[in-house]
Amino acid sequence: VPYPAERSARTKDKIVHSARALFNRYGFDRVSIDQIMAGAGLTRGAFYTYFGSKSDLYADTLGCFLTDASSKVTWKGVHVDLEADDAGIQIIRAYLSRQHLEAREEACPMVALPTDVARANIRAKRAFEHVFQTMVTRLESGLNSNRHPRRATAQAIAALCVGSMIIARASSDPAAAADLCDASLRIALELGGWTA
Amino acid sequence: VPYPAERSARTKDKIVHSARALFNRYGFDRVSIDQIMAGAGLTRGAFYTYFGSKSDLYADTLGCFLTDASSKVTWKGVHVDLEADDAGIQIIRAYLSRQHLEAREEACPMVALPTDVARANIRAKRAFEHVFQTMVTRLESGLNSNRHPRRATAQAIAALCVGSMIIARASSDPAAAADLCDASLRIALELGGWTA
DNA sequence: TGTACATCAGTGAACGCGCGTTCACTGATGTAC
DNA sequence: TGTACATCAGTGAACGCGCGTTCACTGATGTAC
Repeated sequence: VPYPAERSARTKDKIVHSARALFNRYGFDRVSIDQIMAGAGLTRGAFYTYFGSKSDLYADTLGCFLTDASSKVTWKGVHVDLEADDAGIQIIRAYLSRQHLEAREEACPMVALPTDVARANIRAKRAFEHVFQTMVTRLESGLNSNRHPRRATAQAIAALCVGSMIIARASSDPAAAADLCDASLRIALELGGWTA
Repeated sequence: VPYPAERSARTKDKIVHSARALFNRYGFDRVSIDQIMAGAGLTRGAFYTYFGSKSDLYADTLGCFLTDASSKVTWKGVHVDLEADDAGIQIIRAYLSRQHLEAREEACPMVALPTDVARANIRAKRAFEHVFQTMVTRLESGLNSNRHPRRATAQAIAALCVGSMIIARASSDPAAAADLCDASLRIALELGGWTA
């Protein structure tokens, strides 16, 4: 046993994180295994020591978004404390922030990769669903409104945040993108009953 | 002049529609020019008579979604009459319908291709933005609520519809997908002031 | 009306390139004695 | 402590394949006479 087991776990982690940044920025199909491995400080061939194929890697990269953010999420200076009383407000403010809009590599995978996932294998879809359900659950527990079933409200707020961000990213006009995020934040706050 | 000008316009249209169906189903990168041209009943080489490159075609395919649907939109039996009094309700019902969820080739490009567009050229982004702004404008004029600025409400409803559909598509569980669409429809109806 | 011609939409072989994957090999490591 | 060895993470050349694009050519068409 020439190497400790923990070492290979760390290497695999480096590959997953390199892949995540590249997938987020360029999409699954436009990233090569050479690029992923170079980002992890390795070469091509070693990839198959850790993964059976390129698509096997996909689900793992989706999963690492939540694993990393145990109870703190950060996007270039925007912090979310998931234990706080106003976690719901903090989540949607961070989600719809300019920082998240511009953070290509560290963005939420639901914003960067949803259409890739829609065409991917079932493992990737399950990982994606888990991210969404986690966001919904966190929003639901912080809700301040009972006008609708709480779960439905949380689902709608999450979908609104994700949808706004996706459209803002595909927009050619930065002002229109910011405008959309602001409008969505306003409505989302109201839906959650967080209007001060 | 061996062929009438109208003939080449029809051929170009056939290529664009073939491309649209294929892009919607498989995404930009996974569709080859051979496939597109075969779908239009032609062969590879003729492509460059009509387009300078594969990416030049992209913006045109996004545009054709709106051009086709002048004042009637149909998704496998779900009709929308944009001139009707309740056009707003009709739009969001059609958008969040099971038919739209399952219509891969005829789906709204905002659902099928947003992340591709986010990485595409400016022409594609502008075409995408135009689709979104058109949807927002149509929703705004049908709004029945003045609780928030009308434009902001319309933007949020549109983003909610698009986001729900995208997430539902990437979901592994059909029941959860349908549940999300139902929840979003409920909230969207309320936001528009269309709760009967 | 019939024939020769010019046009250009469309063909399909060919090119170069980059990618996913394989595999014989290397060399750094921990272990056994 | 020092040396020989077994292990296996990592290397990088090689393979086959499919793609975007080019280009010399074809052949159906409308026109001129």
